[in-house]
Amino acid sequence: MATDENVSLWERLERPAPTPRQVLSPQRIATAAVAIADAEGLEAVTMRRLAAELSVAPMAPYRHVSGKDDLLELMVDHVYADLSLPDGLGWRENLRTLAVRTRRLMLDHRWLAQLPPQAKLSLTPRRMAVAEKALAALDDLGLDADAMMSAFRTVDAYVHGSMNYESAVTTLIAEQNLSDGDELRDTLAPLMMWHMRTGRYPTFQRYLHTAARKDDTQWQFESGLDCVLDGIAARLGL
Amino acid sequence: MATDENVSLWERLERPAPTPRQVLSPQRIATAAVAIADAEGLEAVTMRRLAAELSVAPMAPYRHVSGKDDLLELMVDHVYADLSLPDGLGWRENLRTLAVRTRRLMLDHRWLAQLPPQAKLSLTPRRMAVAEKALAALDDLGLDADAMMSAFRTVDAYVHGSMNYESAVTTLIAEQNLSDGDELRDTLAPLMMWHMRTGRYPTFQRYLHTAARKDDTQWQFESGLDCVLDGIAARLGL
DNA sequence: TCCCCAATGTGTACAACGTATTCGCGAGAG
DNA sequence: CTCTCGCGAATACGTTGTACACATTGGGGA
Repeated sequence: MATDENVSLWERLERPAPTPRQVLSPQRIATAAVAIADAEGLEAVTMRRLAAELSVAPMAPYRHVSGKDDLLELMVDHVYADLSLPDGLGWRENLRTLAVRTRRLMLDHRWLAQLPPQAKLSLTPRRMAVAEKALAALDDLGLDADAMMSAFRTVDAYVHGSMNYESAVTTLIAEQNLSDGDELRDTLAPLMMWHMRTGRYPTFQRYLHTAARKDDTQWQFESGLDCVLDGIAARLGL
Repeated sequence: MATDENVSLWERLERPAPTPRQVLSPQRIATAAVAIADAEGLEAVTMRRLAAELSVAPMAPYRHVSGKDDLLELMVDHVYADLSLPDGLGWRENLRTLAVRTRRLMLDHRWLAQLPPQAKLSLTPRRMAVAEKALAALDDLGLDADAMMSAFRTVDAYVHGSMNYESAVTTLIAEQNLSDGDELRDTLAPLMMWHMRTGRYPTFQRYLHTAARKDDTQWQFESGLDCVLDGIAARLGL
């Protein structure tokens, strides 16, 4: 047993450290792991690689983290420190800045979109804090609990779905050292051209030829986001 | 070189098979892989396990699929055969049934939400066909190409973001042999209780105590979806 | 002051994974 | 009949997560 079983990661971390002389700490581990993931992608985050980066034996981190799942949760919580929401905004501005800043966070850390599902469900303290703050902004509007959560979750679902796609594209561009969307399309061209030559996708093809904002990812994100917010306002009578 | 390099998977598949006597085929491979993933989750889909299921040597599938990435794309295309859209619907009903049927598909195959990012970007024929059909329903409404794609992508992002979460929860419930959401909450209770006992999340806590539709996942999905559709209608003047 | 024990990092090891490579068979074309 | 080439078999290698036993070290009770 590497660590105390039956006790959550977060519970353990908030207990006082028994001995203050450790070279390794959850903080240092998280920082190093995030640095690797930011620089080389999530697949480069290996227990061995992490240990090497910390100048420590491969199994050393296991004293502070019960396994790779724990490590991923630690990384998530670590980067969510950068996501803060200002006070005093109306519900709409609040949800909107939540969305925009979450996008920023996921572009700064593209591996967030690639996490295995249990890490996405993880209830880390800082994620809880963000959710709490966003929910609080929906309080006092006369909505019942279900409607409040529905509004929050709808925005959240849109943001994550959107960023799943956008950060995958961005990652692909970065991996192949391409400079922009045009070069990406050139790389994917053989496959895409083959699809188009079948003549089965005329509408799609017309989009490819006539669209003007194919690469304006921020416009795409925000225009969809405003749709979602409009819909929430209309349906909840806000 | 397992297969012809520089030629896309789909291009290869639509060329006539050189010899019709093969015991292995992309069809059989896809069916077997999907069966494993449906029954035991994506992590059970191993090249060795797949080969065993087909009573074949571990390396045999590589003759038809250039690697695991190809296999995953094949699996995606295979299940998308079940997603059809009726003709003659208005734009809104069309996007709505697209969303609802995609949800159905992702609940029937929960591993769809866990695919690595490059498999999510994959342009498989059947996925292309679905997108084409959905886009076609937005044609002839006087929208420019960017607006059409924006509407489609907004719904798509919401659906995927929503299902990412829902299918992760469903998977968690299934993995632990729980019967419903209440039992799930009991399992997560120690962690959740600890978070709540900190008193840092009062709004969240009130939601947990007063919400009535916490487990009505279909209502949650569809109420958010209707928000999104309302928003699209309003913003695009439809 | 000394000693001992719990906490922490080290070293070795194993099973499982994806896949490169090399072989041998067996059927269709000439 | 033979040649050849498509397809599956066999073997093997490097990398991964992590179990387990050991060494070390520093602070509190004697």
